[in-house]
Amino acid sequence: MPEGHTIHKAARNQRVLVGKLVRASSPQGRFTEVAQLDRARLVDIEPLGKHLFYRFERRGRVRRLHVHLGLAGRFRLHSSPPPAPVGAVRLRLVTDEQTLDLRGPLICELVDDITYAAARARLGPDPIAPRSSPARFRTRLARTRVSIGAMLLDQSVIAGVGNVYRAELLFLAGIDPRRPSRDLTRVEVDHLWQLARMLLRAGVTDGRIVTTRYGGADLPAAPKWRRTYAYKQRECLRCGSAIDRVKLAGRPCFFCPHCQR
DNA sequence: TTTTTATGGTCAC
DNA sequence: TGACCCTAAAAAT
Repeated sequence: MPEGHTIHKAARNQRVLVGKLVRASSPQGRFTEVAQLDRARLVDIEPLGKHLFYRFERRGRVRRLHVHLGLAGRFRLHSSPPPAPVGAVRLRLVTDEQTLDLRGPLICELVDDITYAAARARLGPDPIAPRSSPARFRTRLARTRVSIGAMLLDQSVIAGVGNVYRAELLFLAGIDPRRPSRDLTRVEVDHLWQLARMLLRAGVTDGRIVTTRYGGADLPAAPKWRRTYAYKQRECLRCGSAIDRVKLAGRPCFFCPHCQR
């Protein structure tokens, strides 16, 4: 399920296709430009936040594909030859060894260099990326009264955080999601960034969001079935208070009113 | 079997 | 802010 970790995991899995010539098709028919990718060579896959950018080359020309899974989008990797497409497969890339299916994406489109650069420029630093820096994250938070809960869902502030990680980051940092961003201390902001790095990278490895394995010594051990501290929970694992929820940036943010200040 | 819900985002008002 | 889009899985019937 797609927050940033899903996208980076997908990019890793799909690396087996890099360097290969692909047969491209859109069994569903909705990706009308797909012919431009047919018999092209996939040369690179770049994940950034919740977005994926693919670079292809065909007859010496670069083609760029932009994919965003949205809420419902999924990838599936088959071994070739692939089974007949089931359901709404927007894009199918077939190589000799592997076949990649994409269904239900929010975005699946070819982009020119300008559009590509603009899409990237709209995104904030991605804590999963090896060389990302929290500098822009800090400056965006420093001068706004918008709540930290709302800012964490803004992809131009920090790329890749979604509603689950938002709740978990704020719980582990002990920060009330309603606080104005500019009131956070430098230590709190840096703590949020470090937690984002750690938790989202763990999500790439684990292939899902499990934050209760990464809580630290001050928290009681979580039962094995419990994957989150705050998101969609009823009771706080630390103090037993009822988990509360507040709508921020249009979506429910779960938090402990006692532990998060 | 049908309905609801979701970890996302855009657009019109 | 709410309506809407997309799809699949979970929940309700």
